[in-house]
Amino acid sequence: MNITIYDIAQKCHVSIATVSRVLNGSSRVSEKTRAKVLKVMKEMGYKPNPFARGLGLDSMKIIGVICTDVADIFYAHAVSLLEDGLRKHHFDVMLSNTGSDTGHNGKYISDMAGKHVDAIITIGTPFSSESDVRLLCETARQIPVITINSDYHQPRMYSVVCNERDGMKDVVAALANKGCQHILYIYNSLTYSGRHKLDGFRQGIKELNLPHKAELIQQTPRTLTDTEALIDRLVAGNVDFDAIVTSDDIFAVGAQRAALRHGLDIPVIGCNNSILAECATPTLTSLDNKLTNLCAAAVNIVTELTTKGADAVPIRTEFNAELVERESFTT
Amino acid sequence: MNITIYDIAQKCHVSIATVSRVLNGSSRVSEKTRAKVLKVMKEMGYKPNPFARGLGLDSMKIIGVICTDVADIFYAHAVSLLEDGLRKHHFDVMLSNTGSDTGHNGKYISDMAGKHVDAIITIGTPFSSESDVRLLCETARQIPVITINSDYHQPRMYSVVCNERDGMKDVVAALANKGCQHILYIYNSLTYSGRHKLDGFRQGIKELNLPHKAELIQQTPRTLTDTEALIDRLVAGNVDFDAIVTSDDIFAVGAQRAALRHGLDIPVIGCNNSILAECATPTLTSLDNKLTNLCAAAVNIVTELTTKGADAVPIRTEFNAELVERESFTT
DNA sequence: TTGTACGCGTTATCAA
DNA sequence: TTGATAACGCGTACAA
Repeated sequence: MNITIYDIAQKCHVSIATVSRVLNGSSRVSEKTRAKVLKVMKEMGYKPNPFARGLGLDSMKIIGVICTDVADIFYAHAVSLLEDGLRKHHFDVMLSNTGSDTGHNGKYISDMAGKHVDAIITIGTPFSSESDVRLLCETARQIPVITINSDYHQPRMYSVVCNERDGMKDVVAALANKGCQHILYIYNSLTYSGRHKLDGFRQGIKELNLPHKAELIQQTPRTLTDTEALIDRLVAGNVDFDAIVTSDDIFAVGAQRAALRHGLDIPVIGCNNSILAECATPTLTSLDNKLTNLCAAAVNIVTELTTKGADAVPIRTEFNAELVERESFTT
Repeated sequence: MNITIYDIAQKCHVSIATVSRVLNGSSRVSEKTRAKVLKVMKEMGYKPNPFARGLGLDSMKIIGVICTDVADIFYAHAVSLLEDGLRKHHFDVMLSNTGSDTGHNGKYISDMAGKHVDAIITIGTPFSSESDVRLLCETARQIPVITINSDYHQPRMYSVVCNERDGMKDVVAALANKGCQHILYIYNSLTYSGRHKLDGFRQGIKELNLPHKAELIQQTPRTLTDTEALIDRLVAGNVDFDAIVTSDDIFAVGAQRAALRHGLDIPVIGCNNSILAECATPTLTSLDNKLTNLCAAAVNIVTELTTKGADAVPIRTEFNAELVERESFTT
């Protein structure tokens, strides 16, 4: 079996309480015994048992992170940023991949809650069905829930978002400013982020009095080939467009490639400013949703909740999006 | 506070032992009391405390997964596959991002071990310094360590690898078969995988009696711009090459783009068969290292270790690589 | 400054 | 088939 504080105490001729005290640094222990205990700990290779500690404190310094798919480059980046930030504050990360928002992802929430994580951070929109959302809100009553790019307006839920709606409006304005009239918008799903981007696009079109035809707003599966096929169909159907905006870089890659194949050398703008935008030829201009800021804010909330308390923490944190210009479009 | 088995026991007029028994299903309990206990559990919304359980069993069904960077598309994919597979077997995943192989990553190992994870899975080469490797091997004596694309040949360490060496030899052969003589190889670091690919490349060159010049093997930082700059320098320096092979798709993207800029329409082959290969124009042929198989095997090892026992589990599992052909090269 | 004793929620080992 | 009780390792009042 493992070394326990009892072993240390025995070897040091002190009580377990004393050992526990030097372990937690807090209470007052004579410098002499502290040194001795620390020395013996190191010698014996003592490691505190996290279960026992957790049992008393009801905390194991683990944060649950939930997203639909870490294999997706965007979520992967977010998880990476969160992990780095949390680790700096001595939190571990338990990862949960829901697969996709099936409407029956509640089990992931209760699993996490059952494991007694110290907080839950969701990225994107892993939960949208009524039952899932309800469960999430109930869970929030017991442990803090931080949502990145979602907002449920519930007690003990902390929302961190990027204002992609206004960002998208600016994109439309920038394109219009260059003379584009018929902007094609390609998206995949109506997540929180997806809805706001689409709203922003529509609003931009409206405010600038650009022609808005239904055929200029298209939905597509999340693959390159589907997106290319979509462009092929539109061209074949004589749908006119002089610019393309997409809700994710991946669609922009496919759309741009297909457009160029048809001789359409038009502005293309993606979203998320991922490595994919840099891999495309020409490189893609992309609307950056400031993931670094979002994740840093989420980490901040976690730490401040434990140090300061629930009231000292903002329930909503919002950042502006930023257009990162590359070859596919410059203002 | 939460509901405990004491509460359930009291309400059912039975002892906690009985409650514990129905909880674990194992021991014999009369159907009548079992039903009653289960009913009350549901009524009161009882959730077993994982810490207390962990304290007794010294296990919380958590697997530690360690890699250098989840933000990297390859590791992200691996983590995703592992998470999915492990969750199906009711394991949770604790993620640890070392950042890069600094030679001082031992703390991540002891952290994991200290958290009493049930096993550790490493992806790639997060540990290579002597001290880190020693620590990893020592840790393996206490908890199983499964290494994906690494091999330390130590007791209680289970290695799952892809034979990229032979895969790379085949790549060279395929290029030579098409008449390529001066193949440029671009890599980043000498991880386990990196070493084997480079070895395979060298061996392929040698066995086919192709000219091997030092300047045809180049190292580069892991960025697109650096890789493009590398090609620019080589071209400016009149280094002749008629094909490019790279240790990762990201380098292939940059190299191909730069080469095309210089009018060099030559075969380009990447590694890992990631989405990046599909985003490039032309799309990139890539050596797939069968990550899906590797991760499935790792998950298998974890589950079989607990069910069957250490001796029933293979200490080394090897898969073949596979060349996935796209526009940048076809055999 | 230090030590004693109890609680945390479960599992497991005895008896009954 | 059940029940009482001892671990499991740590934190912490309370006492000394």
